[in-house]
Amino acid sequence: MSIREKCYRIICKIPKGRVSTYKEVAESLGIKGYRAIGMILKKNPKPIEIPCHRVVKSNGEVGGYMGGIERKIELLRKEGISIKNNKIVNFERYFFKIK
DNA sequence: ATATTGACATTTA
DNA sequence: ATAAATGCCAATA
Repeated sequence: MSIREKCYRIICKIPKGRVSTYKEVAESLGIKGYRAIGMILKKNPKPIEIPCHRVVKSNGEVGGYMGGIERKIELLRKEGISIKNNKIVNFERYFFKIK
């Protein structure tokens, strides 16, 4: 299987209302290039089935989103996560440690 | 807080 | 098939 498939699998493990970081995902995949994750998610084959909006940057910033950052923020808010100036409020509280 | 450098799968030419 | 460019980043010279 490709890194890409693993990537999706990992992301799908993130429970609703929780978020994780690109770094975490990358390490869970066994790679160190967290940017590769961004590429994979950008060309996301199934943007609806894959909750890529639950993956954010390590410092709590939302990062980007292929469908528009605003969209991502809204999705996260619907899951009970507050966002302020593109940054998650109480980020550590929602952080989901993979593995 | 800004700039620079590092790291890597995927995409595009 | 090969090389160069891209990106939802992270750590720090």
